[in-house]
Amino acid sequence: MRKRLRLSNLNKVYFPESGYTKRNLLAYYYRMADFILPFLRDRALVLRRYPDGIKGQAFFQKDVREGLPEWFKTVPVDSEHRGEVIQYATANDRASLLFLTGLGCIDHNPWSNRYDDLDHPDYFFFDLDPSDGTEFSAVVTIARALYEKLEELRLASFLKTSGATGIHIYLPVEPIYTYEQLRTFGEIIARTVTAEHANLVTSERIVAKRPAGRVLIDVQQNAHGRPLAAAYSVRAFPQAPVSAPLLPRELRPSLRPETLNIETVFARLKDKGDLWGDFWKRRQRLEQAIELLSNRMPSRTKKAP
DNA sequence: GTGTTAG
DNA sequence: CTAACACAACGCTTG
DNA sequence: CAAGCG
Ligand SMILES: [Mn+2]
Ligand SMILES: [Mn+2]
Repeated sequence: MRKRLRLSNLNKVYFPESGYTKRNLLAYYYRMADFILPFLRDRALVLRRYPDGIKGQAFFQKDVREGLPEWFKTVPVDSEHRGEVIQYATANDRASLLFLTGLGCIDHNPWSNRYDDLDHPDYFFFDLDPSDGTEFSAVVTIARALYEKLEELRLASFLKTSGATGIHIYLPVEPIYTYEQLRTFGEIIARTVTAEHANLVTSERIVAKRPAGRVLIDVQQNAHGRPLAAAYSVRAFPQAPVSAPLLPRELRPSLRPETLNIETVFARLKDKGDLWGDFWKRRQRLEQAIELLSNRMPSRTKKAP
C-alpha cells in the first residue's frame, strides 16, 4: 500500500541550543527506520508530544483515534483506569514512524510487551538513574558491575545510553514471565550489585532525598503500560541526544552520552554496526540464572555449627 | 499540531 | 479571516 | 487516600 502523509512546520526549530529543526528530526528517523523499528513494531506506543520543540509545552497522549491517515494502525487496549478501550498508536513501518514524529513526538516509547500478549513482556531493563550532581563515571561503574553480574549469570544483555543522564541495560526474554516476576528477579540482581557498590548506589526513590553522587538502579518501570524510550530514539534535550546502543568496552569514565546525537550516530553505525541487531535472536529463559543466583546466596536458614 | 469557535 | 481555545496519561510504590 | 516519580 502507498502510504501518504503531509508533514508540516519542517523549519520549526525543535532544539534551540543546537539549532536542529523538525526536518532534521524527521530526516534522522527516515534514515534510522530500519534500526529503530524492530523495537517499536507490534507494540502499543505512548506518545509524548512536543509540538513547539523541547522548550515548548509537552504533553502525553495515549488515545489517538482522531486525525489519522486511513492507513495508520492503532491497537485497542482495555483501560482499567478509564473502563473503556484506548486506541494506541503503533509504528510497524517507516511511514507510521514519520507520521508520529510529525505530531511532535521526539522520543518513541513502546510498551515492553507486544500487543498480542499484554501480560508477558519480551524484555526486561535496568534503568540506571544518577541523582543530580553525580559524575557520569558513577553510572558507568554501576553499569559495568551489572553487566558483569549478568555475564556471570550467563545472561545476554544489551547496553545503551538513555539519551538523558543514565544508562539502560536490557535483557531480551522469552515472553513467558509476568512483569511482577521480572521486577522481582531484577530487584534481586540489583541488590547484589548494590551490596558490592554500596557507596555508589541509592535505593531512595524520592528525588529530593536522593544523595548526590549516587545511582538508582530502577526496575519499577518494568510494568504494564509503562514505556521507555526505545533504542535509537532521540530524546528531548538540547543536543538532540540519541538513546545509543553501546559496546561493553565503551563503559569507560570518558563516555559522554550527550555527544551521541542525531548527527553522530550515523558514523557510529558505520563504524561499529548495529550493536542491537541480534537483540531478538537472544530472547532467553531465566531459570538457569535463578539457580545460579540461589546457589551463590547462602541460605539464611543455614546455621553455624 | 490540529480542529473548532468567537470576534 | 484570525486568533483564541480545547484537547491530548497512568502504573506503581510509599507514607 | 494522596503524593511522588517517570
Ligand atoms: Mn532513566
Ligand atoms: Mn527511572
